[in-house]
Formats: sequence, structure tokens, C-alpha cells
Amino acid sequence: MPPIPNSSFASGPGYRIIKLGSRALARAESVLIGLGIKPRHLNVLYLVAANPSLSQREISVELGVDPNIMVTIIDDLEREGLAVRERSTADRRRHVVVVTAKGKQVLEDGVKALAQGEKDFFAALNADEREKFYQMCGKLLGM
Amino acid sequence: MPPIPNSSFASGPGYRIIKLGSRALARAESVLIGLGIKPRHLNVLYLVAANPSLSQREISVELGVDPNIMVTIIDDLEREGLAVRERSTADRRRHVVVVTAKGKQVLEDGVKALAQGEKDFFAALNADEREKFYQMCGKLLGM
DNA sequence: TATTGTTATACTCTATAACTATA
DNA sequence: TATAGTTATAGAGTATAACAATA
Repeated sequence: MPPIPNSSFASGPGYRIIKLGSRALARAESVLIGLGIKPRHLNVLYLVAANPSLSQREISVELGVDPNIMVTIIDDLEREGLAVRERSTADRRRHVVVVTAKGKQVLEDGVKALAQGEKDFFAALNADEREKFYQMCGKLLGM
Repeated sequence: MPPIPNSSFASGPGYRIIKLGSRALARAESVLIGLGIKPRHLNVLYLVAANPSLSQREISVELGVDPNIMVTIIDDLEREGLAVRERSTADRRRHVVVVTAKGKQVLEDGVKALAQGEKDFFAALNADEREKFYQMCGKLLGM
């Protein structure tokens, strides 16, 4: 098959960002596979480890994830022994999520794996470019 | 609920790109809603309009989309009257995809809508930053 | 036998709403 | 009655494999 010119919108800025985001997500997923979790699980572990005694509702709101999806994420974490639900004594409707020792280890390993993955991902940029790129991403996100 | 510190990895470069890509895709989808198509349909229209007499197989390979998914995309385009399948006379296994007049109009409108959407999306960056950002995205994609 | 397009199937992710238990 | 968590359901998206027509 001969080369096809004007093959897609991949040349436009919008599509470059979409493709880049898709690749970054794929990389994050792949570096976490060995730990048996996905980025969303690590997000929850990270949030809960840094902020003990959060309820599922609070985690949902903070991460912008629907509560019914949070149920499945925490089901996963419990099944893998990375976190446990504990009834709040003050309000027995609330499920406080607690990270286990194993969960803390996986969190630490996951953060390291992600950092290494990002290093590879940004290898094509020098330190100065990386910093500028990071700042511009923040601007585009309104941060 | 009081503010939660260290809320997520959203502060890291990897997660910024993932979020940015997700937003860019959402924006592209929203600006195309009025035309009754999604970005993937516009990608096919764009590719086929620029390269007449491509078969479904060639479109699939070029866009990196599985052939069975390409079937549904072209089903959509036919249902909307934007493209038609034509049997290749040389090889009757091949379905050559042809953009209709209506398809060309939708393609033109879609490209304009996307360009306007991107203008809004990148409003937080000045012309110089936009160009640098675009170049860096290209580097990260290996382009 | 190999290739093009199609269909079948299943699995993930997501969105909505109904349900329970507590308040 | 309102809220936290759960469950049920359905819809998109996608990946794999089997299949029919044609080469």
C-alpha cells in the first residue's frame, strides 16, 4: 500500500493532545499492570493515604467519580487486600476507607513505577522544555 | 467538607496530559454534536475525501482502527448519507468508500467547527506558546 | 489458502435510577 | 425527608474469533 497523504487530523493541535493523553493513560496502565491495579485505584489509595478517614462519598466528590463507580473501585481494593471499609461510629451510613499495610506498599511501588514511566514518556524533551510543557498544560487546564 | 490536600495525581505531568487529552476529546465531540457525527466519523471523511478509492481495510490500517469497528463507522456514515460503499470492480472483495456531496459539506462544516473549538481550547496560551506547545507535542509523539 | 468485509460474543467503562439502612 | 452506600440495568466502546464471499 503506497503512503497516504493528509491521512488524518493527527497533524492538528487538538488531535495531537488527544493522542498524547491516550498514550499517557496507556503507559500509566501498563506500568501498573504488574501491581494488579489501574490508575484509578492508585488515585484512591493516594488520596486516602494522604487523608485518613475519608468516606466513599468524599472520595467520589474529590476525584469526580460517580459514587456507584467508587463502589466497584473499593470492591477491587478490598478484594486485593489494599484497603478496607470501616463503618463510621459517628454516622453508621458512612464507610470510611482505610489503606492497609499492603496497600501502602503498593501505593509506594505504584508511585515509583509511574515516575519511571513518565521519565521515559518525556525523554524527548529536555529539562527546560519539560518544565515549560508542564506549565502550559497547567494553563490550559486553568490551574 | 473542608478542602482536601494532596488530592490526587492531577498535579503530576502525566495526569495533566491525560486530563488535557480527555478534555480535548470531549470538546471535539461537543462541537460536532450538531452535525450528528463523532470525531472518528470526521477522521474517516477527511481521509477518504483526501484519498479517493480507499478500501475499508486501507482506512482501518491508516487510522489504526480495527476493521470490525470500521464496519460500524461506515454503517453510520451510510445511514446519515455522508458516504457510500462501492464494490471494487478489480477486486470484488474490496469495499471502496466514497464521500457524498452531503458528506463533503459535513466535512467542511466539521473542520470549521473543530478549528473554532481549538481556538477556544488554546485561548490561555499566546501565539508563541501555542506554537511551542504544538512542537513539543510532536516531539513527544515522535513526529 | 489467504484476504475483505461482516457478524457474534464478551468484556470494560459509564450513566441513570431504584433500593437499603441509617440519619 | 434526606443522605451514604449499594444494586440493577442499559448503553457505548472495544477486542477476539468465527464466518461468507472472493481471490
